[in-house]
Amino acid sequence: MRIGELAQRGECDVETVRFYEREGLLDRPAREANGYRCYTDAHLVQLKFIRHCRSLGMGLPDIRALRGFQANPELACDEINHLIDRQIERIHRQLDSLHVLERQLHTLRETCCANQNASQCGIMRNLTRAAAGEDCSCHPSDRKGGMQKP
Amino acid sequence: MRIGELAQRGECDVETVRFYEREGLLDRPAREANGYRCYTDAHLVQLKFIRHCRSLGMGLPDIRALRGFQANPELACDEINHLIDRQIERIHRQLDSLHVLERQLHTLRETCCANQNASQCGIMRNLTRAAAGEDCSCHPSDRKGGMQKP
DNA sequence: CTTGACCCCGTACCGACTACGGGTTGTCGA
DNA sequence: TCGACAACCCGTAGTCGGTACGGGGTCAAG
Repeated sequence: MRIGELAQRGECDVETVRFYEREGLLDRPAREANGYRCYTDAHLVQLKFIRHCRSLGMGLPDIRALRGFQANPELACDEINHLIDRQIERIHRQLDSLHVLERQLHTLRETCCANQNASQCGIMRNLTRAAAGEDCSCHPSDRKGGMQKP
Repeated sequence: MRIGELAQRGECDVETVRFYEREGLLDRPAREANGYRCYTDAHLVQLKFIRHCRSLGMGLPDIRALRGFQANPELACDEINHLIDRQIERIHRQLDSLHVLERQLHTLRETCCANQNASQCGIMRNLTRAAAGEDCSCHPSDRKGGMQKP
């Protein structure tokens, strides 16, 4: 099949397929006489593997590593476990900081009751206060007693 | 003050300060005779404002917009509210997809009990199955009755 | 007079694509 | 058979928010 069909069946963009080829994630296909790329079902499986890993949030280096394990199935799989563990940790850290962010933004949002002008807007006032080193609703100063002068 | 002190007090990198200046987020400072940037306390407030907004996950275009409201405090603040609402939505979407991801990765992780070789590793087998179009533990096919042929 | 800290500028790099521009080939209807 | 248009080729640049590098200037202390 040609690149357009592969991309469609792999649910990604043609440009993305070429990108994976450049990155060495997808095997180089044979070419037709006119230079068009000519893919097999094996290429489609490779592409789906990459896309599946991407949908799990893995980066391209990790996917490259996994492809290495596919090529050498006799290797111990500890590294695979570590890889997934690291990924889970990353996601956890992101979740934690997004939860904090969500709370901060909600708090900030509630300080404005709309239909005012910008100078009276609670959101703007909070952001400006924070910049001046004073307390803001979104980052209440509960850390080590604050930084105020003696 | 010079750029080093500003960066330190604004809790960011010297390069970042120069970057904000290039991006037009931070007003251009006066220069000393030797060409060194010479900042005032007002610059520090600007920088802290930017960093505070960044810590809330806002992008530079949004921060630019907010600076516009600081410059024109008589404008209605609806746009500010929208801006924060959009930010909250973004965070929500990210949280949702990260929650899904977390569950998928945990499920996947539990399919390997370690100390095997890669060909027997449940994680690897799942990923490979998924690429072949079969069911995997991390993406069980429960969506709208599946896509199987009639 | 040299060392080291600080500053200047411009440019390239990160990740994972996405978009663009300019050219060739294939396919279809008129 | 012609012309339109889709699909393909390639290489390069842009996205975002910085970070890092290279090569050089300035200044105070030892």
